[in-house]
Amino acid sequence: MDQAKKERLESKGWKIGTVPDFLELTPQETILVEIKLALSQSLKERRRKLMTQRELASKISSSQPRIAKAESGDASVSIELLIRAILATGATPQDIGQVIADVG
Amino acid sequence: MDQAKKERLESKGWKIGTVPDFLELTPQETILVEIKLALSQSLKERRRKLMTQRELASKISSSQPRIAKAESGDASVSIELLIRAILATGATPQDIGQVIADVG
DNA sequence: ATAATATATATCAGATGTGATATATATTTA
DNA sequence: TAAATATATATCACATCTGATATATATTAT
Repeated sequence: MDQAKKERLESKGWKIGTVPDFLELTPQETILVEIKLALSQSLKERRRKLMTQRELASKISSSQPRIAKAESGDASVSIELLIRAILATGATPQDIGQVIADVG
Repeated sequence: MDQAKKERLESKGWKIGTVPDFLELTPQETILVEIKLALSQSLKERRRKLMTQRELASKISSSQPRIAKAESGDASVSIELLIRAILATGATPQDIGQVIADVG
C-alpha cells in the first residue's frame, strides 16, 4: 500500500501498522475495509441529492455528527449503521449489493 | 408478518414487538433483518462445504460458539462479523453483493 | 460581508457486540 | 451402541459502537 493511501486511512482511525510498518492487511481485511469505504462513498453521494445530514440522522434515530463520520469513512462506524443509513436514502438491496460487488 | 415467522425471529433475539404487538418493523428495518438472515444462511452453506465451525472461527480469531450464532441468524451477531466470516470461506465481494441483492 | 445553514471534530456515558469458557446436545464414525 | 466429533446454548468481562452534546469550521444565501 502506498504511503499516501495509508495516511489517508490512518487519519480516519484505521489501524494499519499497529504491528510494524511492513505488515500489510490480509486480503480479507483489505476487502472488508474497501467494502466499508465503498458503502461510505455511496451513502455520501445518495444522501447529498436528497437531504441534509441532519434529516437523514433523524430518519434513523441517529445524529448529524455520526452521519458525518459515516460519510467520511471513519473506522468507528459499523457496516450496520452504513447500511441503515443507505436504506434510509431509499436504496434497495440491489443497490447495496451492487456497491459491494463493485469492490471486487 | 405471520405469527410463525415472528416467533422464529424472536427466539433468535430479534426485538419485534418491543412496542406493542401490532407494530410492524418499518420496511427498512425489515430489509436489514432480511440482509442479516441472508448473509447468515449463505455463511452456513459455504462454510459447511469447506470446514468446521471451529476451523472457520480460528481463521478469523473468533470462537466456535460465535460462528454457531452467526449461522443461526442470532441477533447478537453484527453484519461485520457475518461478512468477515463469509470472506474467510473464500467469498468475493461479488458473492456477497449477490447475496444482498437477492434479498430485494 | 454577514447571517443562516450545513458539515466536521471532540468527548463521553451507556448500549451493543465480542471472544472465551463451560457444557449440553446432535451428528458422525467405529 | 460407544466413542468421537461437531454444533448449540448459556454466561460473562471487556472492547467497540452508539447517540447526544458542545462547538468549530465550511458552505450557501441575502
